[in-house]
Amino acid sequence: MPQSSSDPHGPDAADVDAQSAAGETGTLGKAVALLDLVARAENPPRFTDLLKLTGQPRGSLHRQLRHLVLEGVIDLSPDGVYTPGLRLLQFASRAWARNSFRLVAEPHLTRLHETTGETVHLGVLRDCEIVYLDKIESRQAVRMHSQVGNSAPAYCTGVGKAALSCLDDADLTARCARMVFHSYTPGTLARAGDLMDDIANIRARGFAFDLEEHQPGIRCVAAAIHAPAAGILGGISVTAPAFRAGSEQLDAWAEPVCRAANAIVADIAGRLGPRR
Amino acid sequence: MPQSSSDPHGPDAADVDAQSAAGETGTLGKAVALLDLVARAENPPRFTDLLKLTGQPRGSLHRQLRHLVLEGVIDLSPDGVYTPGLRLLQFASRAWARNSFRLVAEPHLTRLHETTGETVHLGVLRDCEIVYLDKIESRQAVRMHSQVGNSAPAYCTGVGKAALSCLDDADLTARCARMVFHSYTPGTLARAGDLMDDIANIRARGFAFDLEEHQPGIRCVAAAIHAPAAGILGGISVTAPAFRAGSEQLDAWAEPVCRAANAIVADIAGRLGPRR
DNA sequence: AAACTCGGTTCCATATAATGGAACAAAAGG
DNA sequence: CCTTTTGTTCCATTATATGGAACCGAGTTT
Repeated sequence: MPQSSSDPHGPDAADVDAQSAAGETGTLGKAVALLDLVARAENPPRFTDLLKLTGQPRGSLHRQLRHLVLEGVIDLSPDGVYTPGLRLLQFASRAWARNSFRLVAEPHLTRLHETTGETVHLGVLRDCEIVYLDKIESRQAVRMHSQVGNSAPAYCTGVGKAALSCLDDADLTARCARMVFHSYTPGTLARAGDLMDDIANIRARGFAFDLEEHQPGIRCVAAAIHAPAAGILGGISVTAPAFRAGSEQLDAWAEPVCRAANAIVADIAGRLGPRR
Repeated sequence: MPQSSSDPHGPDAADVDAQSAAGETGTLGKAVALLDLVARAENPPRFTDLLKLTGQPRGSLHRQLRHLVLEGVIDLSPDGVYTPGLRLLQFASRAWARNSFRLVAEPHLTRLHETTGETVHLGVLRDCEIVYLDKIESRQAVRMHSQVGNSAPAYCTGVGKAALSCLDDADLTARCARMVFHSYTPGTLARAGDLMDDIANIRARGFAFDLEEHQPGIRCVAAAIHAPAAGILGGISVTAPAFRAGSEQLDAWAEPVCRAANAIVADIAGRLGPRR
């Protein structure tokens, strides 16, 4: 369900707005803001581009970049363009491998994949977008590495909406206010009001749909995974092309999806008690 | 060929030594050193653990961690343990998707995989270890996401040794001095002298072997990819279980591997000229 | 050629942000 | 209840980041 990073689906790259907390994080904040800028840029920026984008004085920017490059977090090509560095891959690789949420969810995802025969996703909510932590797909003819770590707006994905539905209203409205809506498809819920309505339904029935709201021809059923005591809020989904995912079929999948989600929550609770 | 992150093959987690440049990167340097510590830790550390590991005063450490957590680069579980944050996954996902080296190499990897029918790796050298950028495998029954971004010591992998062989002697010996050797298997070249000898051979014949030097039962042929003008030094390899990779077979694979490597270098050169 | 721009790098006095010791708070445990 | 361990907050001191300006090299223009 996450878009393959190659296909352009919007006017430009600004998929989701820069989400740097901007709360006082001092020097570090500027550094990661810079990294974020470099990582989000459609085509690798050079010094002057960043100069314009950040609006910082030359000296400061130059030193910051130099430090980031020295740390291997950003790479500087000999032709003067900045690209995200390899060190990030190493960090992320470890982060992924050790992520306990993913680890406990894994067997359940496999089982869910076996019972439904369709693609299964695991995602977590991060502010207003969901980050995909895992994916199980049968015929993985196409490359799929790219999917893990990919993020998509919460308001137009099944797991995103399912996760949002767990928030209390104050938090929910606060996040909605921070969202920048974009109509990826005709079905996208592109207004906060529509989203809130859908979330009311999701709360009522206990699971969420994505009816071609992010990618045309792609539908899914999703259930939230909420374990506040463990600081986990995310979800899982079963995704399929529309012709294979009629409303009856989606309804049929809802039950195993919810069952898997509940099982994962239970497992998390089980591993939280005897922690250490 | 890269170890699946779960299996313990050494006494402990300290696979490769912390490689923070430690050259003056000021505040940022400490931040990523901290991140590195958190990412490398076998089991998620808590505040006091990090206090001991870093030796920093409580106040400073606490503030640094708070900043990192605020930026989403480190997560703080409600039970007080620090884990690498999701933001890293997002960064890495973008880094991977946009990496131009990987993009130009991709078709060649696919072709090489088709001609040999075995697993193909793409890696780049980063100081003394190689980071895997891509992998093409036929029957990917087991999970493989984890492989991308994984790193392994350069001295005991095919692509690692191939890449090392491109360095001039001064640089090479400097890096050797920085390596911490560890005998993963009986075949591991665990002394700098042995490594240098092998590298001499690699230089002579133009490609490298890994004869079960990192993982028992796994062999590979590798060729370097060196494009100094583009700042790229890495390699590709064909990997197979030992019973399928006799010395004749490895020799036979060497030619297509080298051809693919050369083709990639040519492609890189092609895209470097008309840059912008 | 000299004069000009443009992209990038270096320098240095100043102000700001990180430092770290110590006090404070809150659990664990004896 | 008192002690120990673990985590958080405060604040004067100091080191560090800042940013304006000068500098450099390479292309362009006159």
